[in-house]
Amino acid sequence: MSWTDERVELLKKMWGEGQSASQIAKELGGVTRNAVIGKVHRLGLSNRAGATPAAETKPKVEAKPKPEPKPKAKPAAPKPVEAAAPAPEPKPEPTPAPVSTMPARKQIIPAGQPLPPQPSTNEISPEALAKVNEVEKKAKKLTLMELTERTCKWPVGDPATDDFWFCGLPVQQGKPYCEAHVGVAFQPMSARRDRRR
DNA sequence: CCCTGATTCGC
DNA sequence: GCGAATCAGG
Repeated sequence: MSWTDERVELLKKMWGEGQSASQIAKELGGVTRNAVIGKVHRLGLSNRAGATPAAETKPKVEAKPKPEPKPKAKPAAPKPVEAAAPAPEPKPEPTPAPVSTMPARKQIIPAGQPLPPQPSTNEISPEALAKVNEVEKKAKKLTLMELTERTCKWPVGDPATDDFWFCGLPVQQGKPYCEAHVGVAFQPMSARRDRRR
């Protein structure tokens, strides 16, 4: 594969959007993330402008045994990091049912802000729920930044509280959640359709 | 171990 | 110009 205009365009676009090199490489196909990074540098658009997505962009311009001084004078671009949607990619999800299954054992007073509508836990198979509660015990409890493409992104707890984290267990192939959470997130389109219409 | 980007350097 | 190998780090 070569860097055709289109491919470069996509590269620029995605890089601008904060997509990681590996994601871009995956998208483009036929190239590795190294190729992408190499190209990015050659194109001179190393420094990402925009926002710090879920990936990483750290000022780790540290000392490296490099005999070549680099005239790297670039205007510092202050950017308000928006703490918004963690998902840079809109992924179609059948029945996203991120339910914070909070055992009533903790009466935390939420910050009092409107939480996203949370589908009731009914309509979900008891087995699945049991499984979830089971799993949440050994969840890795990752923070937003620690999520990757293969860590379960199931939110647990109240975001307004310290008692909030993401499952973090290995996701099911292609899904954003681990097996257990996929079970409650993706309903078979009708856990029990209105038999008879 | 998973991942990230950065650099080097032979091609 | 290209990108694998390597490096540095989370």
